[in-house]
Amino acid sequence: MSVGVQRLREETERIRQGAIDKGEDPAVIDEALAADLRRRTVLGEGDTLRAERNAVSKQIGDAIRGGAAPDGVEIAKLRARSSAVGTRIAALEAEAAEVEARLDDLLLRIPNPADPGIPVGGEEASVIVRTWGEALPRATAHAGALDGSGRWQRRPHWEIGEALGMFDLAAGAKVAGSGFPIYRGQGAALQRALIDFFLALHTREHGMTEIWPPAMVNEASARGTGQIPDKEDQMYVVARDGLYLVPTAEVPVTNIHRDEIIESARLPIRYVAYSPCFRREAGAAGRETRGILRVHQFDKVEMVCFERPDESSEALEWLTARAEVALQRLGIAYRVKLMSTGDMGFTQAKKYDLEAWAPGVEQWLEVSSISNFRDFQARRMNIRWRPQPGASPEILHTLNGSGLALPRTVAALLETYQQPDGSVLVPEPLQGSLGTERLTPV
RNA sequence: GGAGAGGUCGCAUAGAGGUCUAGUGCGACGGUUUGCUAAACCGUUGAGUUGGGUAACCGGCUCCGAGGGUUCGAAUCCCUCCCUCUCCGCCA
Repeated sequence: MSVGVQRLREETERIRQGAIDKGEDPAVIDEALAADLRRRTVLGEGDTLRAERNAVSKQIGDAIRGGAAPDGVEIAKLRARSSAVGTRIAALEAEAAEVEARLDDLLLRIPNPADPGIPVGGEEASVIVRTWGEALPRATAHAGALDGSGRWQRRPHWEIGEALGMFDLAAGAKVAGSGFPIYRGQGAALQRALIDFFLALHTREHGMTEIWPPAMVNEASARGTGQIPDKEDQMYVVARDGLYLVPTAEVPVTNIHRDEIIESARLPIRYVAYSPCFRREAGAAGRETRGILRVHQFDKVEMVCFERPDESSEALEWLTARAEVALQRLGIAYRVKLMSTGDMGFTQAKKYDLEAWAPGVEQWLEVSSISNFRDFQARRMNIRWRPQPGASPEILHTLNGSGLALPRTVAALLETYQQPDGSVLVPEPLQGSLGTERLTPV
């Protein structure tokens, strides 16, 4: 992920302000500009010398073909000259490599500026742009309450899951480790039903192409989406084979088109992919990690879009609405949060979070994050499109969004649909694959 | 995992140290001819980077899977790695 060096030259002040708004140090911008200047100087000198060497080598070839003795005096003089130029070329190439590496490193540390109009500030500056559904209270009046109080207290999802025999966290810890949940019985079936529902929704109704990606990627792919070097500690590594377990389907799916030029007629390309997601979550143990809300392995259906630059803003709204449809069909109340400059992260230009209401714990749980990267990610992966047949290729825009992540959706679903008698009603879209309208304690 | 073959301009193929500024065919695009279609003929045909110019445009350099090496000069020779195909072994 990086801003382009050309854009850095042309829009220096906007990029500088963007870095400041995101709370990053703008000093790297001036360093990068200096490195770029040096780089161009060195490249220019090197090119001139290479042109000279090419000319001399050509003279040698012409002379030999013209009958000159290959080991004669004339040829020897030309060889000596070319050789001397070669030495200077080697020195310039070494410097060019050094300065380009430095420039690349600096560019990587310049954040993607947020779109105009994004609220500036930290977490507190993010704004709720809309809410859908009724955020149920934890306690409601209920004549048949089990404790005879006349009030019914909704339970947190881990209690519901335990009563229904859906999770077996202890067994998961034994088999793999803490944070690797085992889903059992109705819990396992619910996972499968949700994955199928999301995929069917996004393919059949939203026209996306389904992808079933690898669960591991090579280093180039991990670099392409910026997991390396930005989030290297977040990934599980299979060092022996040089592979990384995917932290999200975004990584394998976006890399599908790495180093490609896509004809305009093929755009937009919109994929939806299920994958397991593996995250080390180093240092996250403790707060808010109870149950299945933050785990090392979870399941997610991810949407990935490749768009024409002039259509990506609209695509972000569309993509957000597609994720919202999933929650609406499940009847889960949620709110949409527009992330502020300081809240959205290094790589995004604009980002919405979808937060589902979980009445048992009385929390809004982040179940989806939908982002427009504009050309930031695509430049790193060298994904281009051709605006007109025969025209020069340009970097396209990428977006992605969860549609949705399972664990927190399950939590919100269980807490929303729990009944005073301990059972859980099944939302209509899942009834078919679960084969029941109600989950009952086991 | 073992043995062999191979990776060249969208596709197919030539290329074996200087004549490769990578040829040819197909495709695509433009044009001529044409009642329509087809065909024929002519022409064009990649990417990156950098310099000049307001610009259309013009020039330099780099790129023949990737990275090193030999050489005045590498698609071509040498080394390492990656990928694809065939056969064998193993296996859900």
